[in-house]
Amino acid sequence: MGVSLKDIAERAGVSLATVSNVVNGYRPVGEVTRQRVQRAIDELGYTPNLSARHLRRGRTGLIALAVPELTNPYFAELADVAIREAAGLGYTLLMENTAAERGAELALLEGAQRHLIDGLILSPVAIGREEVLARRARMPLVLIGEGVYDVPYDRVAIDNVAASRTATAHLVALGRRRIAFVGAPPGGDRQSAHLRIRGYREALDAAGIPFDPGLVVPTEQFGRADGEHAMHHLLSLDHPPDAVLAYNDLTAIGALRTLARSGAGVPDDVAVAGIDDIEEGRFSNPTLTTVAPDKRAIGRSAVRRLVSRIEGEGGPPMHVQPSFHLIERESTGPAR
Amino acid sequence: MGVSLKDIAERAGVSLATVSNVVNGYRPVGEVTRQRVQRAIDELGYTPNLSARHLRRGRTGLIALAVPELTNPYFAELADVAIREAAGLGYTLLMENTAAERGAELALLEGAQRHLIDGLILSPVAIGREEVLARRARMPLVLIGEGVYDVPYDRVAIDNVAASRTATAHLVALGRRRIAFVGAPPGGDRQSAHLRIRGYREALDAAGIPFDPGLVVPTEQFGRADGEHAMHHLLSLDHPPDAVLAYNDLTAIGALRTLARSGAGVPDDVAVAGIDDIEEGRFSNPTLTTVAPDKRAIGRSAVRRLVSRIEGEGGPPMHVQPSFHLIERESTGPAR
DNA sequence: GGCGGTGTGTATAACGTTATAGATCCCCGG
DNA sequence: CCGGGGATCTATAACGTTATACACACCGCC
Repeated sequence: MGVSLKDIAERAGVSLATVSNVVNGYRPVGEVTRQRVQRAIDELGYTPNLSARHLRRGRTGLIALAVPELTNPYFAELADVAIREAAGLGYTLLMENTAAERGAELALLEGAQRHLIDGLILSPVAIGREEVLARRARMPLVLIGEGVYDVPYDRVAIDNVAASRTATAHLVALGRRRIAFVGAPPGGDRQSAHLRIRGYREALDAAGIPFDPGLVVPTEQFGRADGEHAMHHLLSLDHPPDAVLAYNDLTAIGALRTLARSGAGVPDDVAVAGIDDIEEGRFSNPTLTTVAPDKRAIGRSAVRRLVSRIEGEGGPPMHVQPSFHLIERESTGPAR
Repeated sequence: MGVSLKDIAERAGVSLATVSNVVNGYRPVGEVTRQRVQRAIDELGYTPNLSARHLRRGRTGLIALAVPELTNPYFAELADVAIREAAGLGYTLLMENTAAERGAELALLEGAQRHLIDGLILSPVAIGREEVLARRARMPLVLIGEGVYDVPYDRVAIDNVAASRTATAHLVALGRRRIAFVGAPPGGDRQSAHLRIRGYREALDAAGIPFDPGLVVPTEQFGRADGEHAMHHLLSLDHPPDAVLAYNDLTAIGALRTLARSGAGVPDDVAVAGIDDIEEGRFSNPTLTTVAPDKRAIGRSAVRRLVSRIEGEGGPPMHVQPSFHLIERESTGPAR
């Protein structure tokens, strides 16, 4: 098989322990031996066997990032950041797909991969506060997003209420009065959807616009097709909206699609805004106004918090709240 | 730490070896002992330590899928399929980002992760046939896409020439005569771009349309922004094209963006087609005509080929060629 | 009654690494 | 000249698993 420590030790004429010390500097090694060992390593092309190292150390060097959908560009972009950050800290990041299923989220929470990973970053959407509080596994856990709040774990999430309020206020400032919200959860889960609806209502209240429950459209999921169907429904109303805030960019893009097909003008007839700032929205027709969370900060903070905990950091749970900012594009832009 | 085989053995009053045999059925175990052991396992909640197992077996149960961009929806969709397939076969799939960099591709090829993974699925774009032929690592390797051909490794790829020919022929059938190709490689690498250009030329030849090199636009990368810029260039020509075939859906979507901003009608003034069938193209405005490779087949075959090789399958390298089909949408649809 | 076979269980040596507890040498102060 | 340290280096016991070799019983069969 591969080259092992023993081969290096024999070649360099030193003990196993010395080679190990050269490799990971646990204890100092004399300059001459260090060089001899290093040369042997280079010549034989040695790389440590990770399974053995992990068995011995009790750690694997792997962390997982579990998201509800791999094909959602938001998570793909987040994963991209997280993978790089993890690599920089000497860890390898594993993508895990929960498919927004309760069972999958619970299983991960309780250590389904316990012997494979040292820690878990989870974006919970199907489980709630109680399930997380009832967790028995001890593996470090970092939560991202506002799916679950007020639990004793590190958490990284933007202020969804504020983000949504900002987007809604922008629509209000454009003079819109019948503002719909697309992407309410059907059952009652998806905490983040509730928060975004709250921000939406706060902005309406602040502007003195009465809340119309008929303008809040539940969706099964939060993809493009869901936005498409929801928009269809809104256009069929007696008094269709003059603006739409979508749960995320994907549903917003679905809504844009329906509007285009129906011949409605965007933003003239209906203004549309999303949340997430996925690249797709910079190239859609029309381009999509959105609230951009600081994805770099989210991905990096989540990985850093997790690695800190894995490496023994104690202390109370921390809540990191990255910033966000509104990006105005054509979908709410001045009428052309 | 966790519960180990030894704990189970003590609890059930049997030897280590017997517990191991119950767990992974290497040798038969009597019915009564089996049940006693099983009960101990359930009660203590034992799960095998993977590091130890892998150290002993010489395998990790991990495979990697290395792609040039994680945020390209085509690869995200492919990864989604591959992860599921791998899980079904008892493997865990690790995503690796080469960023289309030669160094990263070479490093993986030569076993950068050799102790972490049992095999590699690589989508090569920056390296060529020579580099792959010169490979010295022995870890099983499966190539996807037509970046590299005629090498002694299993390969899974659609027929890019035929796919491109089909798309071009469709544009020809619509009566278009000045058909541009967006997304030629600048330097000369990206073998698959060359193949797609070849298919494009074949279709032109078959229709008796002279090839105009001025209509083939090189791009730095193959993202939305590249398509956007290339289209900008094409519109500035004295005789702009009446149709565009893009290297992939992303560049096509970038082209659509420029066309929309410039006020050109799609498909009336310019018809647009891509290759990949990413979901985004089903919701763009207008929706995007594309060639859809059988992504399920690609992802599944690649994982299966790799796992077969890991598990000792011999024999000559195989070339799997999944099917594709044209999907006509608005971007080439009949004039409205 | 001895012999091979089969069905079950056990003991134990690896796999490659790291951390602990020595071992060895040399230098220095008393 | 001896005791005491650094400074290096070594020997070795784990980590938890699996595969090999072995032990033992029991069976049927010439």
